[in-house]
Amino acid sequence: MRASTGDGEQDLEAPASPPRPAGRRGPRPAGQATISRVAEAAGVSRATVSRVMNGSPTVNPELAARVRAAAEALDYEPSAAARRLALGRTGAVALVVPDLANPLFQSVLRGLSQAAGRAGRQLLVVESDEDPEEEVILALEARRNSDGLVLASPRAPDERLRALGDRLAPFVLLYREVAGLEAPSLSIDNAAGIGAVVSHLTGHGHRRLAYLAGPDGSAGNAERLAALRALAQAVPGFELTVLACGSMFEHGHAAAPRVVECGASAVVAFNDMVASGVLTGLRELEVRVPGEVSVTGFDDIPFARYTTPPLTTVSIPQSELGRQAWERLWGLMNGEGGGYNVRYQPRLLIRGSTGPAPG
Amino acid sequence: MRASTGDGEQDLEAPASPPRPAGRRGPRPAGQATISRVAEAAGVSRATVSRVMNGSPTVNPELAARVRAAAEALDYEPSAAARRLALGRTGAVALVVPDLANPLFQSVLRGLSQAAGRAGRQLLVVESDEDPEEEVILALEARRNSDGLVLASPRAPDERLRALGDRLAPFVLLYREVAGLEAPSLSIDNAAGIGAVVSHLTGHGHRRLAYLAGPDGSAGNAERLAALRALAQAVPGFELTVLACGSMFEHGHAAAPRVVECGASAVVAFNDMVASGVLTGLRELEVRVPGEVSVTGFDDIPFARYTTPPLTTVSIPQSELGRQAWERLWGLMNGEGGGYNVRYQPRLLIRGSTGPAPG
DNA sequence: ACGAGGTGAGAAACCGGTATCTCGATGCGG
DNA sequence: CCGCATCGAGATACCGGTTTCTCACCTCGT
Repeated sequence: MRASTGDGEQDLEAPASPPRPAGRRGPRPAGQATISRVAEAAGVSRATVSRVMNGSPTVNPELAARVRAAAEALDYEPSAAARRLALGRTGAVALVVPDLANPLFQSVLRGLSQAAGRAGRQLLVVESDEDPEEEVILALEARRNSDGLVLASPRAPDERLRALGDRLAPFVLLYREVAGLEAPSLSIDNAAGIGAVVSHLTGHGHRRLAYLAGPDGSAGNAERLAALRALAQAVPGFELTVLACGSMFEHGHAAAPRVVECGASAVVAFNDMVASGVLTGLRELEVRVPGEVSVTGFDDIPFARYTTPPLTTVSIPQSELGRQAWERLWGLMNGEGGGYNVRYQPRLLIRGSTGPAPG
Repeated sequence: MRASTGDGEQDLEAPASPPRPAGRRGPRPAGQATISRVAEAAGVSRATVSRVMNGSPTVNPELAARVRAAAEALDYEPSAAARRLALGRTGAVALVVPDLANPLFQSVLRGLSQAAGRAGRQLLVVESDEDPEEEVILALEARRNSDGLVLASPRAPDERLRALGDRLAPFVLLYREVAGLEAPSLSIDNAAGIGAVVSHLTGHGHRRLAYLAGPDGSAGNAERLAALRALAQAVPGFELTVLACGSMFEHGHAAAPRVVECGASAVVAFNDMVASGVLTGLRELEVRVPGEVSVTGFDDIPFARYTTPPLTTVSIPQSELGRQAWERLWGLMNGEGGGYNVRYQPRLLIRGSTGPAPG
């Protein structure tokens, strides 16, 4: 079934076929036109075709027209692979995220995808869910297939990132900041977010808080937890219970019994999914929110507005992060400095899931 | 600041530098080792290095070891670009979706990403949100940068897809079926899903249904609507009101007043996001669900389980679709036939948002 | 021992563009 | 009217691999 090489079996008039060209493979996609064919058809050199295709101004308009016509006729598309090789760049950027299921990364993905698309760049997406160690390996590999990287790597250790920093460059780091790394980072001021949540809750008379902790090793979780602990120290009468939980709906849902058991009047959840899960769990236990227990989330995913009751949460500019990540990366790729790190200041959105402490 | 070309300014012993090599550019990533350098270091030919790197068995083990050592020492990584060109394949597959914000596509993305990752393939993600016309253009472009395509293109006209079918191949079509296209498709039996919903509702005594329609031109919406209309014809006493709506939370939320106004006792929403939005909207209007109005969704996104009340919805195997899409595409790329189209039969999940018709 | 058959590795021809170099044809100043 | 700078386009040397072709060297058979 395989098509034969094409030439007749015997070269009838070839001069005994001396060396004869060697390599003859490369399943080119069904006789796609190459630059040589176009050059031949237009009666010019390959160089000229290249110049025309790249809009070089030093070509005779008449010639250019002829070339374009030929290209059109053969519906020629320059081979991306060949350009990559010759130019030394891939035309793509890569996004590495730990978990595509997380709405947080989805909106970054979205913002980035659109920005990259507008700039005519491909977007490579890599999920590093498995192994914290894997994160860095995958990032390196992704980097090799792209011109730049947007890296959301919550679990890779700081030193690891510092060590590989220049092999990953240019890249921008998302949702975390690593000291001594020259790559710019875009992150969230988690402490400020937690601060706003806590003062909102204490203002309503809550004293006993439960924190539904995110995944171990998540940088974001670590910061939020640390902020909470610091506040627990600083504020007299503030009592904090930390409950291991996770980052998904189910985790929050499953944690509901432990929440009521620990007797807290307010629950600070690692993120909105957990918060939403615990909301449902509490409802099933017939605990009234916010009557008996207040609940807060983090991130303000699109869904947060539609829980029952609507979730009080910390809003962070997710798609802005995607867009900014692109801007930064683009700058870096064009040799501009990365600029300063930025920490976005989150905003507390007070909705229906929080209220005065009971009693 | 740019590093000098490297050679001493004057070639002291070069023979007056005759022609001198021409092309000298290509910002190779900071002196990355090339196959030539490795060959030189190991004292073998480039061909041999290539053979070793690709695990050809016809190499003297001792030589192979020497090559591997040299490669290790220079930490050599074969250039992806060069391989792409020589091999004629990109090593990547592309996913084209209309809307990355839709959880439906997110889980496909996820399944595909993981499958592709395991196979050592890159995944290109393209969002075609803008223009229905754009969908096809973007798909073509994505295809040029990959070896295969997974295409979720709800709005592109059938003929357009048929016309471009072979320029897109190999590809698999998602969530829709196009007659006369040789690409395999993985889709959902929308009519069956709607059938299940309707018989569930009519079984509970509902007679007046409202359909919150999805985006115009969406193939999925068209099928669901058609199924609904057919049933309205077939079942005596069945009254159907079609309300233009959309596909997002906000759309459903905004539609709530129109729902109560039209007097239906049950709402069939285009998808879970719309359903969830209308749930919230109805709550705000103090309409009890399912006491006064029943609501159903479609898709069973992760969130559906956590609405209040939990959403009765049509469950479709989203990540299975991602995985299957990969399997099919992989098969196609290896020259196997695409196999048959498959229509997944959805399952109705009865949760809390539906109940007996009032009165 | 000598020719046939095998093997392993180097040489070289690609893959399909891009960019430098070179050279013939103009344009222009002196 | 001639020489020099300019300009446009062809020739060609890459980019960094892969693979076919070729050939030297070994082994084996008789």
